[in-house]
Amino acid sequence: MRPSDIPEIRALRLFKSMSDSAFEALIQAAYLQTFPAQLELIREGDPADFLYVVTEGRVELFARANGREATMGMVHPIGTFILAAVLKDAVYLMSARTCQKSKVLMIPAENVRAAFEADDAFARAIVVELASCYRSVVKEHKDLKLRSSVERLANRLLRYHADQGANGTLELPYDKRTLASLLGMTPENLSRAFNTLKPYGVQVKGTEVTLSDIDGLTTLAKPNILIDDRTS
Amino acid sequence: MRPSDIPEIRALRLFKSMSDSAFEALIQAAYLQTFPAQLELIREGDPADFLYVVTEGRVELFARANGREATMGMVHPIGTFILAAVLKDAVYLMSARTCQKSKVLMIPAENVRAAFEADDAFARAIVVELASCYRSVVKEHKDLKLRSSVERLANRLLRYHADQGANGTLELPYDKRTLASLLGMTPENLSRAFNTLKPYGVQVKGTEVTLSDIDGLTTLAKPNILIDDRTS
DNA sequence: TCGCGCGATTGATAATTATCAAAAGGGGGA
DNA sequence: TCCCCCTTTTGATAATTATCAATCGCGCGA
Repeated sequence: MRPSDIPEIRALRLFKSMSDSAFEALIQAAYLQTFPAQLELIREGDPADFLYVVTEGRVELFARANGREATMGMVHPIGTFILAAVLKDAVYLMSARTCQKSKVLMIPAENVRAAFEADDAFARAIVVELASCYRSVVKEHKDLKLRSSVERLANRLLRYHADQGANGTLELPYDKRTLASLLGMTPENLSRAFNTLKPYGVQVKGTEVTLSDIDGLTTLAKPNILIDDRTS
Repeated sequence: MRPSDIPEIRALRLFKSMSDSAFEALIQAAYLQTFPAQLELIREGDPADFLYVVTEGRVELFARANGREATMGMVHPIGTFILAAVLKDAVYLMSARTCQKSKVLMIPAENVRAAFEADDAFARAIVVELASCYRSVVKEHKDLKLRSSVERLANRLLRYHADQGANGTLELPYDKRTLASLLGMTPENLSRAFNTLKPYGVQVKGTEVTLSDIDGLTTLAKPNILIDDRTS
């Protein structure tokens, strides 16, 4: 693996506080691989063989049932996924595929569990990480259960807007089909939801969005810190 | 607190492996209280002051936004709730209220965090617990995103049926209004969903349900181990 | 530069789910 | 035992969301 990647991984909340020796052992056992776009990295139902760390590119977590498919989340560099399955030595609940060409570090699950047993600091870091993941899913669940699709979109736009500097414009981080699935709606519905938001100053051109009436949009969206805030 | 409750709490996965001294310290700091039905124990947005353990009765976790309310989960004896917020020293994401007269052990959050720092076995037990909670919410999220309301009901009935001995009958564990909210629908819709399931051998009388065509119902429900199995 | 292909949009319609109102049914207390 | 209250159910209708089909439009490659 490229040595320059290591410090960034080491700096992750998950690995920051663990001992050098334990971290070394993890990295030594790991594989760094580059995958093309649209490659299925893991499939739900398979045993959790690896913990994944995305170092470049983008990975989509999704799930299938009946004939339907739903995007469950997106993983950006530098981020990990599928930690809970690895720790429980269980099967994956979600599938994952690359959205674009991506570089991924794969740490064998048994090494992760060994480090978890051996290194107390790592075990504690995992707790913090898992607690965060848990709260994120709870927020997504509330989003889905308590809001209409237009409200979900409005709040998502406000979130991206804030993330990107709150200067009145934002760029959609994913294509619209993926965004739709992430928001729990069809692409057609997303398109219509954008139209619904036009009177609230939302202009879309490709992946560029301009917000000319933040107050109006906010009134409609009624953002809620207990759903939309990603930091707590 | 009643001494006879202690062994059961001690036997919880969360507390089983921790040291006697750390467990003692937790219990000593804790309050055991009995609450009447329909009492709001915690409110989302409030700082997490206590970890809760339900020892008798039943507690509903729910969330509010806009004017809507959704049941997020039910906690039965002996079960804990709101662990992630306590560990992160964050605000609660969910509210909780008693469904019936309930006995609840309240462990001050700072004691939990102290035990987490001091006791490695406890820290590891927390990891397992959190990983399980996380996977449960992911499953609920998949349930909501990938299934229609009738499918959700059908699968829920099959689950209760299996839990209760799979003898062709089951008892709904909650009133229908609560069940509806748990399944992400209105009470009216739940009533109609039961009617939709009549041709599949589902007979409802109050909280008693008989299933006379398990195969047919299963064909409709298409249960999925990655959504419906509570043990993995 | 010119199509070609694919994602996105629009239109028409259907299915699902929610809302509002009213009636029915059942259990507990007087 | 009867009545009242509250949950549930039913009915009518509206809103939301999905589906299917067709068109649009933009970027890429020949």
